[in-house]
Amino acid sequence: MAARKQNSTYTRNEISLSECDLSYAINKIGGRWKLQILSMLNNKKLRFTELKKEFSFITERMLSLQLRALEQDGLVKRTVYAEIPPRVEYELTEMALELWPILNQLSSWGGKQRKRASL
Amino acid sequence: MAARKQNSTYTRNEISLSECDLSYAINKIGGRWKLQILSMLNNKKLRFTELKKEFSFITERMLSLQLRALEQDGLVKRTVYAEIPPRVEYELTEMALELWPILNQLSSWGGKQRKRASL
DNA sequence: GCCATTACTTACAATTTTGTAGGTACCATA
DNA sequence: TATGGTACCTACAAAATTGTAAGTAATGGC
Repeated sequence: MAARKQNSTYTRNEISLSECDLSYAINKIGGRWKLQILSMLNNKKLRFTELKKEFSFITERMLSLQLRALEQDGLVKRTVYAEIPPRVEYELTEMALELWPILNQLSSWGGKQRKRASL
Repeated sequence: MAARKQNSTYTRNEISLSECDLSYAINKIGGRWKLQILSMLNNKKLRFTELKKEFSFITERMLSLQLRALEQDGLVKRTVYAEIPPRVEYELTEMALELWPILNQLSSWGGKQRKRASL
């Protein structure tokens, strides 16, 4: 999130994120791996290393960045246990749980279209 | 969509798009300006220039690219009239119309979270 | 012939996103 | 003293996305 040229369309896009509830929502879940991470955390807490194992194809850096973004967006809760070696657990928030019924609908829409497309 | 290194995580991401209905759906609507364009086309046909006027902040190039993507994804129908100067009209497809109820829910989820966030 | 209009496309440059490789801190155990 | 485990972070590089400016084709009107 570095400084950015004023009035670039990147900035304009951010403005629309702050003005449009829909863009705002899509932005929260539209990241590269966010949905997969959210899916993985559905129903269970997981530690960083456990997530890393599940997503062997995501780099640590990206996993970390995406988790941080999800945390900032209030979709994931991060709990740090003051132990050595460290232990950190990730779990979904209320907000993320409320999202699931909608995502399920979106998913079945996607499935329907996917079938159509493959004909 | 140029050639790409095999087995990069970009490729992996594309694989997940082809395997997960939800990612597939989000991918179709998650582009930079796609939702705004879809919103604008809700209830009416519009010509390229009309869209351009509405989105004075999107460059012609991006508008063109996004429309093309939406067309390929089957969300927008493009009709060309063989006239001079040319006339091209864009409108939503059935598939896009089916999406609206879901997007409305997502939108109100977004609105709710946005309020929470601003407290 | 020259200009205007429409709906684009193209080459090139800037910006953002993602990947790679290495490093950090802490303490327990060998 | 050296090694291992956890949960990261950092600098630098590659790749993808977006922006900028200019150009194209066809034809009607001046």
